Amino acid sequence: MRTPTHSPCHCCTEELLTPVDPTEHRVMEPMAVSTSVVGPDEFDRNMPRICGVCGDKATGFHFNAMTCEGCKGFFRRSMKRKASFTCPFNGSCSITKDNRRHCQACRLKRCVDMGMMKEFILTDEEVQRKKDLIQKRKDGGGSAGGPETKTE
Amino acid sequence: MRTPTHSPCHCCTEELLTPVDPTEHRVMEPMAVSTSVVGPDEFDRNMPRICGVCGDKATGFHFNAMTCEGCKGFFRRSMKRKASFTCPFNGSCSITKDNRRHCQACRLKRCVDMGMMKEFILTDEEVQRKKDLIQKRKDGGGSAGGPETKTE
DNA sequence: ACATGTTCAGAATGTTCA
DNA sequence: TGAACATTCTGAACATGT
Ligand SMILES: [Zn+2]
Ligand SMILES: [Zn+2]
Ligand SMILES: [Zn+2]
Ligand SMILES: [Zn+2]
Repeated sequence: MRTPTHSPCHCCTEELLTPVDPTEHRVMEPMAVSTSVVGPDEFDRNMPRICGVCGDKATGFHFNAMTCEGCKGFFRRSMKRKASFTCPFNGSCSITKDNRRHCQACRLKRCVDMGMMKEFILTDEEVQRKKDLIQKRKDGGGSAGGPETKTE
Repeated sequence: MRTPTHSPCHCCTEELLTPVDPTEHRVMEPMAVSTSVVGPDEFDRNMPRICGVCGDKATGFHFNAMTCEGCKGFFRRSMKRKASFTCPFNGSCSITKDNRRHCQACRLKRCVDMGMMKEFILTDEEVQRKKDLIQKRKDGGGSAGGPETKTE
């Protein structure tokens, strides 16, 4: 067992990804599935479609964690504007589908703890560049010829 | 520019590569697979079917390196559109089957380091020429007079 | 059998708007 | 805020010539 000294990527975490805070986050236990040794791959495959942050129904991996659409959007918005929240309570709110909107501070912390990484959010530059490419492709999109994706 | 620092996810830790010259890409020793009858010829057959880029199951040599289908496609697509990626971390992500989609920059770098060569990718012209040949072979195969029907 | 290319459903970004 | 949507990227499966 390793000591999670950092936010674990779902990919790097072998057996972990169990919530960093084993307190009472009954989230996604590796499910001690069977007696057979379950490799990291098996783990992914068996990843329950449950948001690791709030417990809502997850729609897939978002920024490296299995989350719902709500937490996905919340994480992107918060990180992009470098939001800094303060917990109105004692900083240890347990996040659920119903109360997730009540404490942004703990929700965001939970996002990070579950392994969501802000580095996977496209920067404004990257987004802009993509839009430019789309535009260029639509304008000069003369089909065959020179599919030059040159953006230099 | 992004912030150079990042959450120390171990995906991003430095890792020594195993540079491979295009001429001697078969250096990956299968480590004396078994003590049984393993002749020098058996070497090829027992070539570890492991992607040199991400460690996934390899399907053979692709553009000069033993890789998986994923890295094969990734390399072709990236090179064909002359993609230019930027690592959101420090540029030394270690690529694995599970995290390979997370950093295109380091994945592509690794492809090149492992010896994949863009020169082996057929150009659009070459591909077109091949298709033409196939067509011609189909059309002119039997009796002439067949209309240029583009069946696909 | 091997290594090219092609296909296309699904994954994972961002965006919209009630 | 988040469900629905638009777009690109990914890779397993497949087709083809050598
Ligand atoms: Zn959630
Ligand atoms: Zn709180
Ligand atoms: Zn690979
Ligand atoms: Zn990287």
